[in-house]
Amino acid sequence: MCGHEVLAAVLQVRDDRLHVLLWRRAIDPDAGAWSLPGGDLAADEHLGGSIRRQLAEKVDVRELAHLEQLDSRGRPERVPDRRVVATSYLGLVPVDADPQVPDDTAWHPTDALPRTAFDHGEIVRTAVARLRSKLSYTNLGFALAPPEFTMSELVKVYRAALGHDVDPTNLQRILVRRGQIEATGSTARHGPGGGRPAAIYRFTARALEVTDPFAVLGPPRG
Amino acid sequence: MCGHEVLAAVLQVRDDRLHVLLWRRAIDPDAGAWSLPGGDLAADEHLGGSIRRQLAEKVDVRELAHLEQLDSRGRPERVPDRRVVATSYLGLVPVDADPQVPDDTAWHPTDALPRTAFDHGEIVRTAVARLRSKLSYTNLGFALAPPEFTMSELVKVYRAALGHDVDPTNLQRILVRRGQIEATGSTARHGPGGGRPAAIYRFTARALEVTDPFAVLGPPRG
DNA sequence: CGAGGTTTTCGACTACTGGTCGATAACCCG
DNA sequence: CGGGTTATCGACCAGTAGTCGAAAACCTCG
Repeated sequence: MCGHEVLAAVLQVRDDRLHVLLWRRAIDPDAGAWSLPGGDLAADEHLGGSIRRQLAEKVDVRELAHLEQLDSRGRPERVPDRRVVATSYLGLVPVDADPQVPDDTAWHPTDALPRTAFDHGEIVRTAVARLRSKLSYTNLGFALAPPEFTMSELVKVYRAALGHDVDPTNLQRILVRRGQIEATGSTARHGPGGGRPAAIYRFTARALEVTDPFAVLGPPRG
Repeated sequence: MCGHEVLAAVLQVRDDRLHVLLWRRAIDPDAGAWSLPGGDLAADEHLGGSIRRQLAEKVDVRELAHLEQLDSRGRPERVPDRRVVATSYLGLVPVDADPQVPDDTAWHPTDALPRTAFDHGEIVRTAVARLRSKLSYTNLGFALAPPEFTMSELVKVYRAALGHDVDPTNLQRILVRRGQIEATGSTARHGPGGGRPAAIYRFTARALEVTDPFAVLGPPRG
């Protein structure tokens, strides 16, 4: 009667919009609906290892810049005809990667999801909310941005991920002050028409770092 | 081969220190070690319902002011002789409650845990970290404080929960400005020795509210 | 009843961070 | 070299938090 599955919402900015990787179910229940990649936990696996294994069938795992656990859902009726608890993950792929994906999978804009199987749509919304909040107080942008970028490129990534306008001046100042990004020293060339060449930046770290876990109600600094 | 259990780290400020409710294991494996209350998920339960049912055997659930999911752990070797995935919860009990607990359970200071069973110590540390960070950007204090309180009483609760000094002036200003607490209008009387009577406050809400999910990188306010 | 002690509360000051916007820099092309 | 374009910088403002001393409101004792 008991079962455990792992699912991942893998997000990537494509064409200036935030997308999620979905997989078209071929069999019932809910055949034809789009669902998250994942599957049953094997006997000797831990949760993180399992989701990596299952994702490897859909995406080159080396493209995954970040992976973290979201939550677990266990409503008995969340999947018909079967009792299964699901632990969901958030995965992030940088904007410059273009992973090979199987024929039955496709990227869908997160703001216009198709009909999804079971509670998978809810999981995608949870993933997007987690990403948006963490972009504000961590360096998680490294997992969406290419290795090197100009500020206007980065702004486009943040705009797509956050779903609202972002001011380049502000973004640059905030990320530099926090030490999240640094200038490489080189500049980018332009297409025809010109304009001042943009400075090229990179993220200083490629693993999650939290920005001073809330100065609010902080301990005395002295 | 598969199993699923739910566990809860129930926290309360007692005697100006943050405590967790632990239960002494009578049987192997790990007999004699202290472990978190919880147990196996039943066939027709969802996760939140299950942890409430299991907690009801240890604490009056009406004393629980807050309950939220922490994370899930599935390392195959986390419990010997048995493959079981655990979903952990954070529970909070207000400082003024004094729940009846069974003989085999006791409150332990979180900064001096006894030998704990399996990975339960790790779960407690995760719970404390979650509480501390949420105290800064949510109104979660409502779940630790009594229904009505003076600022000095509230400061003692925050000090114990956060593990560092808290300035009363600052705390009052921040919580009032955020609309988390309000003055009731009455004042508290003192013991011998006098002093100005303290204003009595209450929390304005008794459910979790997030303080403006990060103005940082926020959308244009105009 | 007033002086001194105690606790709480208020106000002023500072520092830092983020949002906004105009000015300037650096490039292209004709 | 002048005009168009894009990027960057600097200045200004607002909101929030940390700190600290002064004032308020009470008690008790002489």
